[in-house]
This record gives sequence, C-alpha cells and structure tokens, in this order.
Amino acid sequence: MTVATEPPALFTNQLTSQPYHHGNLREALLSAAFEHLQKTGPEKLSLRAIAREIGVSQTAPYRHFPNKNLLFVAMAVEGFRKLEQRIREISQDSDDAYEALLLGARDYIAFAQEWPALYRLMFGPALDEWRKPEFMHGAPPSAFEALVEVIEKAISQGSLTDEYPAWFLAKNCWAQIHGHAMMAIDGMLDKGMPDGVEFDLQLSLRLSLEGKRPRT
Amino acid sequence: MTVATEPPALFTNQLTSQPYHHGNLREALLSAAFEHLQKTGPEKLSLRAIAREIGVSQTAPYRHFPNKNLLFVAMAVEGFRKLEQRIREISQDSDDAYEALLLGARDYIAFAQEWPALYRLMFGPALDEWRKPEFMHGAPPSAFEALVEVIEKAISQGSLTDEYPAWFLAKNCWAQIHGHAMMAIDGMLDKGMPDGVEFDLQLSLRLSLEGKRPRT
DNA sequence: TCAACAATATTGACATCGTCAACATCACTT
DNA sequence: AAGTGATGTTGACGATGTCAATATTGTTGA
Repeated sequence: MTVATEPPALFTNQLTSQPYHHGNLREALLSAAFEHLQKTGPEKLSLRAIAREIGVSQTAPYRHFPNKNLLFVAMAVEGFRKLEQRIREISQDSDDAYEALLLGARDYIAFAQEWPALYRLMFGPALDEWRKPEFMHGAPPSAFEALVEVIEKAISQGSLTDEYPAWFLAKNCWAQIHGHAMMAIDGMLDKGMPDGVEFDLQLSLRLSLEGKRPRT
Repeated sequence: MTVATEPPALFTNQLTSQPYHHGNLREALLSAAFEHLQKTGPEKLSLRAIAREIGVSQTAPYRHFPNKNLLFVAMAVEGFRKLEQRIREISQDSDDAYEALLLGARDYIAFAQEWPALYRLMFGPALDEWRKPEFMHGAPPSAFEALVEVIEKAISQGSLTDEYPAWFLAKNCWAQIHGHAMMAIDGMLDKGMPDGVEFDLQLSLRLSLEGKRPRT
C-alpha cells in the first residue's frame, strides 16, 4: 500500500529504495493476505506472492509467522474477531433477544457471503491442527459465547424454551446458522426459490427458531 | 496395492517389472488418493506422491485426469454417491419416514465423521468451480433429492408439517445436518456435554425436527 | 557515546510440486 | 501385417515452502 505511489524507475535508485526494515510487515502481510485470499482462494495463496506484492524478500514473512499455516491461523483468528464484533453490535441494538438472535443470524450469514474464502478458511482443514483453544487464543469460543449470551437472554425473556440449557440451544442454533452459511456460500440455495435467497434464508431461520419457542 | 508384495531388489529386474500399461490406473489412482486424503488431508495431497505409490510415472495420471483439481472432483462425486447410497438404504429400511429422517441424519453425520477429509473436500473450496451441475453430473442434487423424497413421505404420513413445500423443509434440514456434521468434524461439539457427543447430536437433531411437526 | 545484542530482512539454495512437450509401448481394428 | 489411438515414460520448466548463512538496523546498558 505505502509503496504503490512510487514512480516507475527514474531517479529512484536511492530515493525510493525501501528501508531495510519495513516497519509493520506483520500487518502489511495480513492485509495483503486477505486481499489475495478474497481474490484467489486459499488454495493458491502463496507466501512468496504476498511478499512480492509488498516488496519484501521471500523469507521476510518468516520473521513474523513461523510458517504459512500459522499465517492462516492468524487470519482465521482475525476473522472470528470481526465476526464476533459484528454479532455483538447487533445484539446490543435490540432489547428483544429473540429478535436480536434472528438479526444476528442474518448478519452472520451476510458475513460469510461477504468473505466466503475467509469463512471457509475459518472452518477449513488448514486449521485442523490449530483450531484447538491453545492456538486460537479462544477466538471461536468467545464468538460462541456471544451466542450463548443472547440465547440466555431470550430464555429469560420467555421467548425461547427453557427445557434445555442455553449452551445446548446455542450449539443447535450455530449448527443451523453455520449450515445455512455454508450452503449460501456453496450456491446451494439458488435453486427454486420463488422469493430470492434472502427471503428464503430469513424464513428458514425463522422456522428453525420457532421450533424452540416455549410450549404454550 | 498390487505392487506391494514384490521382493525388494533381487531377481526382480525382469520378473517383477511392471507391465507398461497398468490396467486400471484410474481406479488405482482414486483409491490411493482416498487413502492419502484420509491420512494427510487435502492440502498435502500430491499427484506425484500418489503416482509414486502406485509405481507409475509422475505424468501417468494425466491420461485419466486433466489436472489435479479434476481428480478432486472425481473424488467428491464418488463421495456424494456413497453418501446418497447410505442414506437411501437407511430410509428404505423404515416405514416411518420421520424415523428414517432421524436415522438418515445420524448416518449422514457418521459418514462425515468417518471420512472427515473427504467430507471437507466435497464441500470445500477446491470444488468452487466444479460444483456446478455440468461437472458434478448431478451428484449433490441427487443426494439432495433423496432427502426431499423422505421429507415428502414424512409430510404425507402426517409426521411433518405441510405448511411448507418439501424442498424448503429439505433445505432447512440439510442446513441443520450439514452444520452439525461440520461442527462434529471440527470438534466443536466436544465441550460440556454430560452425555457424550452421540447423545448430544441425537437430541439436537430431534429438537430441530420436532419444531417441524404439524400444528396440533 | 558507543559497543553489543536482539530484532528484522536478504541471498542463495534445496526438495517438491503441477504440468507441458516429446517420445515409447501396447491393444485393437481392418 | 500395418497403422492408429490409448496409455505410459522421460526430461524439463517455473513456482512454491522453507532452511542456513549473512546483512542491516533499533535499542539498550556501560
């Protein structure tokens, strides 16, 4: 980014030569990695290409990430952070926890649709080894806890059944939402919907939640 | 497999030299690929390694698959076929479609747990380009249709609500099941379950389905 | 102030990978 | 028996992840 505006090749040998130390390579790497991820998918994401784009040597990234996979982990952690933040913001806007849950679910799926490659990465095989808490610094758990909290609130407001513990409902909801997000990314929701994907998703989520209402 | 029993290096120059033509390389490639996939994950699956293991040259696979990705596609198609077959078998065993649905869901998740890497591959980014029907030969759709059929039966038996079309309920169910399968693979269901993952899954699926009962 | 150390970046190399072009071997038709 | 298409092989190319050795810089304690 900071390098982009330099002139091509004149007068530049000394003036525009990059400082030996980049300054904040780590963040530059991450943001370039996000761009490449979005553009080319995780398969083709190459450490060397990223380094090249930033204008740094091929092994410079190794000062900040032990290997390529841990770059992925860092990106996933960032993804979970962003996701949690979005959901928390939404649930704070609404007093009705049940409604907040629906809005949050909708936004969760919107997030997956905005950043499909990142979302895949977050739940993909690249993280099999590192999804464990000790590496993720509790990133997914804390996003999960945000969900548990909303559900607890909904239970206490009487808009969700209290027959099950909140964490159980939370897992069930996450499975539902996660499944919908995956299907949305995979384009499996595009078939035979009279009213568009958005409406379809909304209705489906609503149906799933309605099944968890308190018994009358 | 057929090569495995040859002696190390004595008397073998002529006797054990492989025939120039393998015979059924395509299937050998696929089955070796499945093994490697299961062992090392899709990231590290290398065409050359597979060829090496079969005892064939590095470019031999290209006579059967245009490129690595289309090997993946073939594996995914095979995965969907197996999955559909399992589900169909189960749903045929039971007259009660609602019960068949539960059993099928359970087996679906069992499949994902038995072949996690394959399952990830089937829904992973490697197939983004080829998940479209023209490449998949209708593999996922036909698995989906198996689900629709069971649900139609359940609706007609009065054990699922008829307020929504079958395909809509099917999508909702698939999202639920797929979400649970993913979470099971990711090890996100291992936390705080008093009664084990199996029971947890069962209960969660049941809860989701109960929400789709006809209104009394 | 300056020497020394830790952090950061570079160069060069290695094994591996996917894939292409050219060539070899075989099976099968006519 | 000849030839043609299917199937495999050899050798090469560029790209990649990562290591070892080296260079540059920022910081810190004397």
